Amino acid sequence: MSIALTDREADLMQVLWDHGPSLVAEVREHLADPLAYTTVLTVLRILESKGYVGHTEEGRVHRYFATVEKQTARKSALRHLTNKLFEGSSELLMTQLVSDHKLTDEQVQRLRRILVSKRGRSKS
Amino acid sequence: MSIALTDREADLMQVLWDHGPSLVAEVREHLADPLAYTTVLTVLRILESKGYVGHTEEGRVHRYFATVEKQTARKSALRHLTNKLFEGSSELLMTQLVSDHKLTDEQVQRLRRILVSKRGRSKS
DNA sequence: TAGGATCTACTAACACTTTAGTAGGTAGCG
DNA sequence: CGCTACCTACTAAAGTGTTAGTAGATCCTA
Repeated sequence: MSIALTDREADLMQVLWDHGPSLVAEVREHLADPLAYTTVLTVLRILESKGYVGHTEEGRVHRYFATVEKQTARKSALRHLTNKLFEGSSELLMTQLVSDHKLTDEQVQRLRRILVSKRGRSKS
Repeated sequence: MSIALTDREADLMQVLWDHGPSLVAEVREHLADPLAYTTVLTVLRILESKGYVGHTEEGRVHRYFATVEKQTARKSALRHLTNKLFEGSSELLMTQLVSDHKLTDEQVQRLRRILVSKRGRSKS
């Protein structure tokens, strides 16, 4: 499944992923940028119309929850970026990332461990 | 420097990066999607107004060229994605990528070699 | 030299994103 | 009971992205 989140939508999804099902006011409180209550509501409704969130009714309030997983959204975004700027090559993207970044020895070793564990599982 | 390319802008930049300074018609020919001549021109002018391309005049035609490097644009895009969906952690992004993807043994080994070469250069 | 081809400049339309206001309902408090 | 606070639904406006048409200049060719 392909998920495309705008910047602001991503902010809200992050809150739902991190804090679980939330009321509009709760989502709003956890946002870094100060947005009007109705703005948050509007974006949530857009996300719902796109099928990325749902809501349950509790009395007169709505509790919104993510219907797509963080992993899935991340994967989609990465695939999109890979196609747009990295010639569709994840390896190219990884290489760039590894080359660009100031990694601590510890981070390098963690990644190496992950890579080592991938060895021989080329088809999974 | 921060570079933000829209999807279509990225398509055009890719052509300029890959084929060097080009006329509008040339850019158009190298695009995967069939766009009207004027559409390509419009996007090039937008890119120019954003400072991502420039042009020289050759007689009555314009030859457009990228003024930002592919590397730089890639870095910017990665940083943006990292901030939006990966809690600002490149390592998290890399981990996801490595975990998600079906990598051949060869790819794994190439990445491992890059990582190995990073060892001990944690501050660069 | 007349007409088609081609080029840039300008204009425009439509969709999407982002933000927030207004209206109308409900709950609860004093 | 009446007022305030808060909630959803609807509306809207400004900005941006995407696409392309029209106008006007220029070049080439028959």
